[in-house]
Amino acid sequence: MVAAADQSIKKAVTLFHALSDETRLVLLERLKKGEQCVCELTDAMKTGQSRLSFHLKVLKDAGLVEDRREGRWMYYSLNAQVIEELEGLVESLKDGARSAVSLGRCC
Amino acid sequence: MVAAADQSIKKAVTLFHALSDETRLVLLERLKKGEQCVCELTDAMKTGQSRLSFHLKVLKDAGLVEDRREGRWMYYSLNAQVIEELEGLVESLKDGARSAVSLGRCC
DNA sequence: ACCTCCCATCAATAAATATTGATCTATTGA
DNA sequence: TCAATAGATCAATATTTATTGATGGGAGGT
Repeated sequence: MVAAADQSIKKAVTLFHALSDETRLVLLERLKKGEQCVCELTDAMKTGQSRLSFHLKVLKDAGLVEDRREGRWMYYSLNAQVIEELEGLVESLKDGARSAVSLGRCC
Repeated sequence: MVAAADQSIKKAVTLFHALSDETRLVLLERLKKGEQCVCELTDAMKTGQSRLSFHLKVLKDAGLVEDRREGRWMYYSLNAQVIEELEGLVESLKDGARSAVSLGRCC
């Protein structure tokens, strides 16, 4: 049995990892302008098709984007809900309710 | 000459990368309780000393934590300011001002 | 000065990720 | 059905990251 906190930390790792790459951040930046076809992205980013496909998959696996087929085209868009979750994660990094400072000797 | 946007994207990559590891997230979680000595962290996390030192360095290089020497001990603490920046970054991922949807044929 | 403790850094290795080109699948149009 | 197009996936390789154990350096204590 796996603790809930453990699950959530793994999800956080996945999300942050997806965001820790320049190509993927540029992709997200472009998707802010709205849903886009892979071919548009390929043109714009001037990079190999399989490379782009790989990075889109990383984003999709993390839940940051969603895809939709229309004829022969694939359209990708941001998943706003997951970005909300992300905000929550970052929020939780802050030193919340603050507890006792580590006074006294340690070791 | 490097564009400002380029600089900021690299900083984002560094931050997200620092966050994309379970050990490091656990460290940050512990530091939320306040400044702590490396030795306390080592005890608590039951892991090799050099491994912990490595991960603390990644966090420090990203600016997420700060260190302070006191006698033979090193104390680490969260850098709240960088966490604010991080919030800004996540915020900027959202589809903000919304612009035109990609209507029409692409390729 | 010498010893011990705390911790950073290094070097070697292991493990995980990314890139590239090739191949495979689904869809459309002829 | 056949050819063409969009894009995913695969296999091989290159590149990055992480882990481990060893070494080194600064602070105290004696």
